[in-house]
Amino acid sequence: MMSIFGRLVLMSNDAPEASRAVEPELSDDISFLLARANALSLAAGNSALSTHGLRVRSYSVLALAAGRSRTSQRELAEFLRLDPSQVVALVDELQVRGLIRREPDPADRRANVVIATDDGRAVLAVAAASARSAERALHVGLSAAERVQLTELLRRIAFPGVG
Amino acid sequence: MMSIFGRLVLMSNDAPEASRAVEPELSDDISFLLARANALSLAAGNSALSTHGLRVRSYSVLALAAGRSRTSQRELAEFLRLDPSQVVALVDELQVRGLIRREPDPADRRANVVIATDDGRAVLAVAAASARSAERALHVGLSAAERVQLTELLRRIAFPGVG
DNA sequence: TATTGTTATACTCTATAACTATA
DNA sequence: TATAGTTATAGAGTATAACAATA
Repeated sequence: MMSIFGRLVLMSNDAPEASRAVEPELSDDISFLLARANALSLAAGNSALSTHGLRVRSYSVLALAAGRSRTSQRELAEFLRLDPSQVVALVDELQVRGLIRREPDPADRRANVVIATDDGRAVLAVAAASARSAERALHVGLSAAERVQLTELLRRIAFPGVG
Repeated sequence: MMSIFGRLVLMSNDAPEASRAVEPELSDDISFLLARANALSLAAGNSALSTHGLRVRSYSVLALAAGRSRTSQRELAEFLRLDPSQVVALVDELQVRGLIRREPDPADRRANVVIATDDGRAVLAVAAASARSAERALHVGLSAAERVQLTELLRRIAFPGVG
């Protein structure tokens, strides 16, 4: 019997219309493909980053803290689509390890700006190399042009209203 | 001060190379964009499906059970990237509600083929409409051609080695 | 010996509500 | 009155290991 994976190929492009109209096909869903691609990406990313004592989420916080935007915890939460309370725990952990520090925002004493330390930047630099090579493995089947294309399309879904 | 979101636009395409080389930029990461896009997609999907007493994962199982592939629990797990033990719980739940049934595979008595009941197909039909409209809202900014393009690119990441 | 489904368990992630200090 | 950060808690998702039935 043909497996469910085998059917993927048939359905992708040139299957006769009649065979697609019978029932909703999951494998045509952008949402489903997004979920599966993300699951693979997350697993590969966590695996690659574990060497450096990081996971995808802590790596993301560290990377943003190393940026030039003087990002507050609130902005971090919004950008990473995390609840502010989750950011507290992530920032705590990275701060204990001396990779980032909280700096009160002079303009708004409620807010903490999160900034990478020199140690943090050093860890980030090597971790980023691992992360990139894991990412490369993920879309090794895509050409450079296709990667750019995918990045742009994803950005418009991930950040609607920007650009 | 420019927010981290504001910087997104600048970095997307034509930022001078010098400003990108300073540190790794999260917003250029396919992995990060995948995670954020998926988070939005998952939230929208779960919200849309909750009306029908489903979530994205149970909907996925139901949709595959309604397909013509006579899919085993093992195949379900592989396709949805879930552990077989998680599939047990999802199938249990849908079976209790009478939406699917387990049918022993005559060819391999270890395996259960999961099949949607008529009730299950009816629920799926209306739930699918909700799911599709939630998905549409997600990529409303994309043209039809871009949606096809994105689907194809995602498929190659989500199912490496197929096609 | 290996695989399918199952049970059990622990850990991570997600979602909510409430509190404090500032605005 | 609203917002930034924090604490606490519960529910959903993820990862592993072990076991019975069958291959």
